[in-house]
Amino acid sequence: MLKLTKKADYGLIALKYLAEHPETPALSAKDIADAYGIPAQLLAKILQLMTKKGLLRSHAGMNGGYALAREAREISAYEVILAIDGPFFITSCTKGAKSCELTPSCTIKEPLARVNDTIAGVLKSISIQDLAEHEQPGMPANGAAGLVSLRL
Amino acid sequence: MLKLTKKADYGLIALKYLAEHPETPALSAKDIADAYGIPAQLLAKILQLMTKKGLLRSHAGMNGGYALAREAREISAYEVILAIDGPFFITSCTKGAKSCELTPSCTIKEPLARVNDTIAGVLKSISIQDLAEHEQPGMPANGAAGLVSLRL
DNA sequence: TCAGTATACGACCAATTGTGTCGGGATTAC
DNA sequence: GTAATCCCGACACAATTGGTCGTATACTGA
Repeated sequence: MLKLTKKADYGLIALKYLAEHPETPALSAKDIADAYGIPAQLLAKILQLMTKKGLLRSHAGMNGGYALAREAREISAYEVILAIDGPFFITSCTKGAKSCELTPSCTIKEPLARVNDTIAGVLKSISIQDLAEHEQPGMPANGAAGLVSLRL
Repeated sequence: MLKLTKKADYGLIALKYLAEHPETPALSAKDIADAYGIPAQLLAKILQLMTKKGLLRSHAGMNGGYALAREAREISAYEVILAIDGPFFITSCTKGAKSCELTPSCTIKEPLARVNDTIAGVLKSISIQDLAEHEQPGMPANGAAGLVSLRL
């Protein structure tokens, strides 16, 4: 239904939280989980995943925890989602090996692949920094949020 | 994982097929299902759904079937997805009534709501006509597919 | 009017995926 | 050496999705 999983949400929240606390050398999974009421063990797995993908640096032992591997500005939402949920394709029938074998006529996926790229581009343009900054509730509630021009 | 459901895929495929056969007064669910190897009864339900939402016109009886309620150019992919999968929100915690009660600090969803709007805008800009037209495999495989400018 | 074709719709089951838990093991600081 | 912490695989539960079945209803044409 075209929505992020909770895991991806949690991952973004956690990174945002880390971005907001640059002074601390490391925050434990439990710290972050408690701050948001997220199941600690689940968040731990998510953080481990992001560590393995190079988005975080981890440190075991007392006073250990996680810290951003790069600057918040240098980590995109796309990378986070990719790390947690794996590569996404808007079409069910993805490209590559065994795609639409049963339906060789799935001609729909070619134009949608471009939509897919567009969405990926948008997500790539959003950094953790962006998430962390947008605290102010200002934003004059304009309906015209985000101007998009898609060239088919 | 940010992908369309098969139902939405089927719906788009069916509409595209109808758009490609404007001469026929109506095509039955079975006709379309057979053409693509889609489970007929499932497709029937999807077509019924789209009929109820006003995207299709149905006609029972012999030589009955479905036809586009509007011109292919006037039906957007967004409407189709909306009709089949319901309203989508990229964030798990949607706005409105009972959103992030447990985690009042889900500050992440506000910036992502804009991403959501952007994606919706892209989907709104794609019409069934667009899907039907892109048959030619030309498309010089340029990586720079779709230029997006997102204003946060 | 009657048979055949088709949509309409609700209930149901099967498969997949998402969410969360448990338990044991490996590192590190004090 | 002990407590805190990351690491990781396996598992259970819940939700969603995908698909089927049966039946009712509507329309056409002979």
